[in-house]
Parts: sequence; structure tokens; C-alpha cells
Amino acid sequence: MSKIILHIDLNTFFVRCEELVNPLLIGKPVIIGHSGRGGIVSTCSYEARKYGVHSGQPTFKALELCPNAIVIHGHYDLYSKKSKEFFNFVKKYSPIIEKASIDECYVDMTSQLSKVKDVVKYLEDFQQNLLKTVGLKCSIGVAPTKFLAKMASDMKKPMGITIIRRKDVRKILDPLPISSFYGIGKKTAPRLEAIGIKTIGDLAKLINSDDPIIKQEFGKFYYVIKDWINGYGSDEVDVEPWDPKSIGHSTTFIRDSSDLDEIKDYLRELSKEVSEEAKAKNKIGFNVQIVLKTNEFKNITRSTKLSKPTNDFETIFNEAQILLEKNLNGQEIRLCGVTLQNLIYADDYVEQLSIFDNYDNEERNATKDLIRELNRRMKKDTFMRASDVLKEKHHGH
DNA sequence: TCTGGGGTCCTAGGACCC
DNA sequence: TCTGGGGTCCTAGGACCC
Repeated sequence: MSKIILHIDLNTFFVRCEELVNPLLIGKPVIIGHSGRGGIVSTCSYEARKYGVHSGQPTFKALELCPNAIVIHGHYDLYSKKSKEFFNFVKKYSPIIEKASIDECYVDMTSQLSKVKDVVKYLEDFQQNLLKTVGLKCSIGVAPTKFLAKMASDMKKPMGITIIRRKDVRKILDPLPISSFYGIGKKTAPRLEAIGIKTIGDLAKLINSDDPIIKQEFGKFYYVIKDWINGYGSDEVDVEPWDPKSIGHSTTFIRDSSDLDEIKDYLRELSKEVSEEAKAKNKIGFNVQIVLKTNEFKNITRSTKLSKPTNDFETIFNEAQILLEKNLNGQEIRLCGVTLQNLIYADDYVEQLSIFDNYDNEERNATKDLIRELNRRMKKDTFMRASDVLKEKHHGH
């Protein structure tokens, strides 16, 4: 039996948080984003969208389109607090909830909704209740898989409810532009369009005829997409709390720089932030990575694997510095970043000690030699047996 | 005043070991 | 001397998402 999966997406979440603090913003064109160098629109109110403002747009451009817009720099503590309230609200309906980002989640509501006669009415009550108690608006997608639920929640905004049943998959998905497919972004979409795939329906036709060109295009993702597009694929809502695998910070300079000391100063501050955040989260990482973005928008990433995981500021900064010195060749750089990768909980590290760490060097080498010798013998053994088999076979005939 | 900052996952090539 | 084929680990780059 198929499950009933919800994807709940908060409408203009950051803007809504600001409106709750300052109701005078309601009904006005509001932009959340940076206004400094290279500042872009993070998100904006529907009033601003009417003027052609959209997320990702440079803020100065947005202000050209909509000079009256009110630009607000993000208050991320506020958003994070409201986000928690949202997830706690949803948990009252179902404990099977997966946070997909700060403002969206998947919920398995199979047991709750299979008994409900009027699902739309039930979800309308949910929306009104969320608005009344937490102050947030949401769109909801309902479907048998996570992918379809995600596609569905995107179809009506704000405060929309969209249900996609498996039998209606072709009818609902096929007319949509290929770029609206979750997982097909601004690189893949134009490539597909160039070979005549403009809609999800076009893609479905080729995928279901096992077109080799499409198979090649998607690689490992091909079979996932084939399921998704036909209404199958994952319906497993992962309740594991989000556990970061990396912690990083980056910043765009006031002006481009190729000066080693200047960039080092940035790396020092960023390393400090990374170290503090990792410590706060009780995480240590095995790798330190730096990223340099050139004035031509080329990213250069370099990383080092540490002999043991850390969240120590000095260690992180030192590695970052070495990487910078080795890789800064006079290019003009506009952004730099530091990331601590392959994180584990600091408390878990003891258990992950290598068996060799309890030995001194001599013992260690002896053990390694022994292992090598055993491997050699095993290989020889296998080889001998194989030749015996061949011999036997020969004699048998 | 062209293009942020936070992430995840996948791929591909080279090193290294057996 | 010639030169295999697995496998794993590491690094760099890139696509994608919010």
C-alpha cells in the first residue's frame, strides 16, 4: 500500500518572520538580503516579486526594478527560533518528520490521513492552525513519494494544497517545464532543452523508452529519476536529526585582493568562526579545506587531511594558511572560505582509534609486516589451490 | 555595484597496495 | 622484464538545493 507523504514548505519564510516582529511590513515589497558588495536577494515578499524581484538577483538590480523595496539584512537567530516552533507544531500531527531545510519538511501522515474523509479540509485546518499559533503560512504537497510531494508543494503558493495521486502523475507532471524538476538545475536543464526536452513529459517519454543518450546524461541518477518520474522512488521519511558533515564559513572581500597577508587575515577570522562553531556543536573534523574564488568566478579548492581530527583554532588556521601559501599565485581573489570536513562527534573519536595506536613504532611495523606476510601466504594459498583444481581437471579427462 | 553563504552528494583521476 | 587487475583512499571540481 502506498504511503501518504506530505511536503510542507513555508511561504516567504524569512519575510514572514520579519512581518511578525514588525507588522508594518505586511503588504509592502520587502527584500531579505545583503546590500553590500555582491549582495544578492535571499528571498522577498510577493509584493516585491510583482516587480520582477527574485532570489539570487543582485540587490542593486532588485532596487532598480523596485526602488521602494525595504531591504532587511537577515536575522538568522529569529528565523532559527521560528523554524523550531514550526517543526514542533508539525510534530503534534505526526512524529515521522524529516527536516529538509530551515523552512521545509517531509512528514509521513499515512496512519493519520488514511482514516480522514476530507483530506483537503484536514490540511486547511492544519494551515489555519499553523498561522494562528505560530504565525507562519505554508504550502503543502501530498503524494505517495517524497519527490512527488516536493513537486506538489511548489505548485500552489501561498497557502496551497496540492495532491498528486500515482495515477495522475503523467497528467500533472508532463506539462511542467524541465527546469522545474527537482534535481535538474541550471546546467542540466539547458542541455536537455538543446536536445528537444522542454517538459517533464518529453523526458518521461525518452526515459521510458530507455533512450541510451538520457541514460548517459544522468549516470547513477538515471534509475532514481526513472522511478521519480513514474511516481515511484523513496517514501522513507528520515527522522534522524540533521547532523552536519562539514562546517564552513566564507566571505566576499570589500575589494578583490591578491595580497597574501590580507587574505590570511580573512582566513584567521573565518578559522576562528569555524572552530567556535565546531566546538559549540562538539564536532571535530579530519580535513581542512580552503576555497578561493577568483575575480573570474573560478573556484579553487584545496584541502589537507589531518593526522587526527580537530576543532582547534590554531590547527585549522595553520593548515588554511599553508594551503593559501601553496596556492595563491598572484590571482585576484574576491572570496575566501574555510571548511572543516568529515566531522564526527568529539566523544566518538576514542572508539575510532586505529588498532596500531596502542603500539609503539617497532611493534607497529612488526604487526604490519605480519599482516603483509599473512596476505602473501593467503594469496599463494589461493593460487596453489587454483592450480590444483586445474591439474585435477586435467587428470580427470 | 553582476553573480552570497550555507550545505550535500557525485565523479574522476592518481597514489598505493596486493 | 613486462606491465594485470582489484580494491581503497585521497583530492579537486562541479552540480544542485535553500
